Parts: sequence; C-alpha cells; structure tokens
Amino acid sequence: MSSLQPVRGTHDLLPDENRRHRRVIDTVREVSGRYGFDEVTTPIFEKTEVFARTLGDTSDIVTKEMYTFEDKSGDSITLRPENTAGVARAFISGGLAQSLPLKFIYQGPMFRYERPQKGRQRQFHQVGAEILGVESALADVEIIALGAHFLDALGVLDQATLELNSLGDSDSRAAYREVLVDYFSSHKDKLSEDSRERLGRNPMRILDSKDQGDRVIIADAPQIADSFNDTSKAFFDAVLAGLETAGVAYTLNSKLVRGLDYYCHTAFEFTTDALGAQGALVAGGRYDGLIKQMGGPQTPGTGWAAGVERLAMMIEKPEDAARPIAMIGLGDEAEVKALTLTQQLRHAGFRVELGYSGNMKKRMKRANNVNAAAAVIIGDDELAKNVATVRDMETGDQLEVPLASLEDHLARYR
RNA sequence: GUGGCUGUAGCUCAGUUGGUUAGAGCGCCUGGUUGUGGUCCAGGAGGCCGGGGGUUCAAAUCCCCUCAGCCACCCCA
Repeated sequence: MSSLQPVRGTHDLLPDENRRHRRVIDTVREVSGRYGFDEVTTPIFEKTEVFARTLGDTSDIVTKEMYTFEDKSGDSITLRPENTAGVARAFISGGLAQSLPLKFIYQGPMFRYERPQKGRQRQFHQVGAEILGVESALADVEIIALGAHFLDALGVLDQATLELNSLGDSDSRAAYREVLVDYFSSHKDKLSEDSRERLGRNPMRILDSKDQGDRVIIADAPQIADSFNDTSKAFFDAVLAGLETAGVAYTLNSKLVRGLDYYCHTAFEFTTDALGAQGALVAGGRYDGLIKQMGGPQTPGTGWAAGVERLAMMIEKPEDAARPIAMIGLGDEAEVKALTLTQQLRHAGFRVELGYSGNMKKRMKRANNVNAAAAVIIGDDELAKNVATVRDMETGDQLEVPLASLEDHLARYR
C-alpha cells in the first residue's frame, strides 16, 4: 500500500479506462459532425466572475463546490465546474455574434469540490454540445436528437429515458415561482428541513426532493404548465412536435427542474437507473438569458452536457488494441538489424513491439504478454542467411522468411 | 458539510473466543529448456495487517482519534 495517493476525487485513467473514455469522445465527435457541429476548446480555468455571475449566487456550485484560488497577479481564478459559461465567454471575447448560428461541441475535465461517490468525482470529464443564436424550437429538437443519437451510437440509449419539461419563459417562470411559494408556504410545517431551506433559495428544487414526506406534498403542488403564457406553451408544443417528427421518444416530467439560473423553456435529462443514485447521463436545456447576463448581445442558446465517466461505465468494453508483431533481436549485430527492420515495418504501417532486453525466453514471454500475433526473430544464424524466423504466436508454427519478402509475409498479421 | 460500510502481498480475498513464524488464488521472479511464449512441474521473492494512540503478559483481532476508499444525503454530468 503506497502512501502516495492521488488527490481525493481524482483518478488516473490507465489504458483500459482510457480506451473507454476515448470511445465516448470519439463517438460524440463523429455523431455531432453529422449534425454540423465543430469542436471548441476553452481554458480549464477562467476568472471567477465568469462562473459566479452566471451560475447564480445561491447555487451550490458557486457557494461550495468551486476550486477557486488567487493567482500571482492577485486575480481570482476558478477551475471550470462546467463549460457552458466558458463557451459563452469565448463567444463574447471572440466577437462570434457575427457568425451566428453556431454549433459547438467540447470535451474535457471539469472540477467540483464534492464528496466522491458512484459516478461522481472532483475532477471529472464532460462532453457537451451547444447551439447559439437560434430562437426556434428547432434548435432544441436538434440538440436533443443529437443527444439521443449519441447515446444510441454508444449502445446505451435502450437503458436511458429522455425526461422532458419546460420551465417557460421568464414571465411564466416568475408567475409559477409565486404560486409555488404560496403552496409550499402553506405546508411549510410538514416540509423537510432541506426543503424549507429551498423554499427561500430555490423553491422549484423542492419538486425533485427525495424526502418521502415532501413527496406527499409535492404530489398536489401546482403544475408549471398551468402558469404558462401563450409564448411558453407554443414553444413547448413546437419542441414536442419536432421530437415526434424526428423520432425521438420522450417522457414528460413536470418535476424536472434545473439548478442553474440561466435556464428557460426546455429542460431535459437522459436518465438511467443503471448507475445507482447518479441517474443523469446527458442533461441540458435552453439558456436564452445567459450571454446577455454576461455582458454580451442578447443571444439565445440551447445545449447539454454529459458525464464521460458515467457513460464509460455503461458502454461495452472496447476492443483491445490491434495485435502487434514482436521483433526479437539476439546478439549485438542482430539487435541493430532488428531496430532497422522495426522502423521499416512501422513506416509500412505495421504495429511493432521491439524487445528491449533479456534472453530469448524473456522476450518471447514479453511477446506473449503484449498479445503479439507473430514474432520475428533475428539471430546470428538468420543474419548470415539474410532471413528472419517468423513464429505464428497462435499456432506456434515458424518458418524462415527472406528479409526481402518479410513485409509481404507479415501482411496476414496486420 | 452529514450519515452508513470497508481498509491484510501488485490484484481479489481468508485469518476462529485476542495466543508461537499472518495465509490462499492470480500475477511476478528463477529453474526444468544452449535460440522459443501461451499449458505443465519444482522452487522463490514480496506484508509496519492504512496511520497514530490506548487496553493487555500478549492486538490484524478490543477501544479512541485520524486518513483513505466505497455507497447514500445535499447538490449535480
């Protein structure tokens, strides 16, 4: 047991795990490309205000989960807890309002100071997609369709449910908030302590409380749809109609809310019960007010983010790397020849593992451990005859092959 | 920040009511094979029993503290 441990909530991605992550990221790149998305990368840290101003002063992310520090110039810097604010900042900094609409994906590490548990770490990875500058509900339809397509390509869509809700526009949302506060206030004495706290800070959050007592009260709470004005209702109807046309199955969930302040209208989550308490695989919604709130031009946006670790846990084990050819040189002169041949074969497109040290037995064992399809053995005998001994690692058959035709012979193991 | 469970070899785990030198499987190393892996046989290395303190003639085992891991709450991807 080593005393040198990684920082709590961080993990090394060793090759097997790395392959899983890569599969998730490769998949989002490939699928989103078909929808016309391009990848952007923003810094993993930003000035603290980028997150503090946009995520809402009362959100837990801002109040207790940010990794914030002062750099040597005295600026307050924060490791990004999510990437939508970073993309919005890049949109403003780069003057991208000239080239709307924009469709971006991103991927990379995010940081939140939380207690680790299943599917949750302090440094974790997200992939995300954003459409900027489209007022039409069609953008929401496309962004959700992309999410479904992405999960399908990973082979996990059948284990996921698309839950959908609308928060309405800011007027509807404010009106709903009022009736909701009235309702819950009249039952305040029966609410859980957590929910009483939420009543003042973020009353809509009470709706997804897990407390049994709360659930009884929530069951009779006013529905958000009853507070919708015509605009909000029309927008939501358009999203639903679009999803049906696009062939994306959904379940309405009027209790689905968003923790972050900048969301409006469409809110959705692809959830699963395969990962314990952490059900959200892909989550997002519309954020028409965000960019303006950050000081940019009024620009609508819609998007989602997905947890790479969570998806990596759900996908089938990716295939092992292709089997290499093991190159074994025995003796000083032969080792030089082996290196020459190795580079020649690599440039010809073969995967070649060069044995570094040890006797024949050791090198053969190494060849076996790297799952080599064949071993190419060069010793003094071979050198003298200008041949190589090629051993098929599966059958154990081996034969001498003239160096001139080595590439042709090895083609079968490629 | 709160709660529950768990920390023994590189990995997965045994270890009795506290009692001699803490074990197994897998992996690793050496040999059986002078230039042949994967199977087989023989042998070997590897442990401050998470860390600290306490109780006791005696602690992996009991008590306290602490750290870490897992799971759950809050919150969230």
